[in-house]
Amino acid sequence: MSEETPIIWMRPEKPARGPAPTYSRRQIAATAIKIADEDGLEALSMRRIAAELDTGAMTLYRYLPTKEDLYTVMLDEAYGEIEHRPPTGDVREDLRVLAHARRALLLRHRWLMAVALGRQIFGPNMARSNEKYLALVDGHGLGIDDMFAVLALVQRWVTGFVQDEIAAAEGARRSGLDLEGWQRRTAPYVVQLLETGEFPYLARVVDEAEHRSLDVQFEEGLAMVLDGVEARLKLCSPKE
Amino acid sequence: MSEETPIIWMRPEKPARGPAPTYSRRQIAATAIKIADEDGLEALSMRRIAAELDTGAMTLYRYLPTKEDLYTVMLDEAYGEIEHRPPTGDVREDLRVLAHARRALLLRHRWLMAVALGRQIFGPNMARSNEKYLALVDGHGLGIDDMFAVLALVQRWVTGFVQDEIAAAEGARRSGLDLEGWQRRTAPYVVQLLETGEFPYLARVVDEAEHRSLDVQFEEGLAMVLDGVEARLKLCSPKE
DNA sequence: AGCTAACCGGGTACGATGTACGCAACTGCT
DNA sequence: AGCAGTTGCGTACATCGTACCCGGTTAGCT
Repeated sequence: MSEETPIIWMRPEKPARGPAPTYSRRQIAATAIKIADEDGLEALSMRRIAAELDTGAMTLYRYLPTKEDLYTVMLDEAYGEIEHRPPTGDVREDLRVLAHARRALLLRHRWLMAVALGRQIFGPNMARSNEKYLALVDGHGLGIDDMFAVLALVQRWVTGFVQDEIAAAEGARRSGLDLEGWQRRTAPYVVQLLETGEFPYLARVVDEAEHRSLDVQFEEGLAMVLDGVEARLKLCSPKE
Repeated sequence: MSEETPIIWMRPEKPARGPAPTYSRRQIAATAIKIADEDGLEALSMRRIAAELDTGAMTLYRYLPTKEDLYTVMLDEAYGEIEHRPPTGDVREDLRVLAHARRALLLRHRWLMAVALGRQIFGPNMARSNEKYLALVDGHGLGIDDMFAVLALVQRWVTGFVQDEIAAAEGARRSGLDLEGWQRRTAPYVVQLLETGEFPYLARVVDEAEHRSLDVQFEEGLAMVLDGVEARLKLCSPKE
């Protein structure tokens, strides 16, 4: 009943009484991020972090009561890396830059989307980012709800794009294969599908696809998204 | 070297020689889906599935060599639930219906997005779905790459929307709290943020937000997405 | 008909994980 | 000076995926 632990961000970093802490939440988060970046999310264990910091696993629990809290601080720490530019007045261009920054972040920390999923992130860094994001779409006649909707549209599309972008590579990595070996494993199945003749579009993909670079695909998809955004903006400011 | 196991879909269901199998991949997948639907992804273990089927855990490995393969068949089985309508010619409406069907699927199986992330799904059901999806956007002058881009735009946005839609509820469920208890835990932190005065937009959210229903938000966001799609379609078919 | 290879169900066991609990050492407050 | 609150951290436990093994079943070959 009375045992409800407060959210991680409300726990004081410095103790009132005892010896000074040797580590810090941010330091632990940074170590965890390094491990996840280098060896993948499945390599991230409390013991591994502790080993990296040359201490015992249970030490970490003085800073983060559960692994769930570790994820929380990792997320916020990573989101803190996004650099923000002040709004230029050109919403379309500002959102385009934001989209590219987000894609770079998600590619730099490939574990990020998996950890972010199903969690709502509202640490200090994320809260600060939110302010900067909203500033980009403010002043164009949109209410706060629509401002959110517009930003969410862009962010969600970027997230989805990067998910697809890294899905194959991640599948290969998880199974311990290189990309070539992984494709060698899946190719026969695709052939088998094609031979049934029931997948005409799949066949078209195989021999019509232009294999545009991911950068090009990103830019083109983003253009579509921003067209949707601009359509919405024009609805709210018919002037000029 | 020679030990590369083929992809799960290429393994024959019926054995050539031995006794007839008691279970089947689809049956195991269905059981797993039931568990994940009811008790969440973290309750899904091989032992739990086996118990549900009244057998030993190791029996499952005759059907699915790893848990990774379990995820694969679960995904495909779930995607098989999507019902498809033939294209009506009204792309916008067809995509709207598709978006609603996808949202319903993701809400019915809240584990689906977590499992789908970082895996590319190409089981038989998904391959069939793909054909139906592509048919919806075919015949409007788009090349196969652009057809994919348009579909991906819609699907990604829906996925992102539902992720946000269930994030709070999932956070509460994982921590074993009800939604009210969970909000009681987070509220003080939001208050603390507001008191710093550094989050003017957050303040606006708190006292200006209209609290539109999720259904309304979905429809409005989707409208924006489809505006982007229509802009692209018009580029390719200037006639009519 | 009998043999054998291939396959089944499933028990035991192992290494890894998150973390509850406890204990000695240290430090600020009274 | 002494106590209360804190630190780092070792031990221990339940749970997980799954490697390995075994005895029974069956299809095809001789």
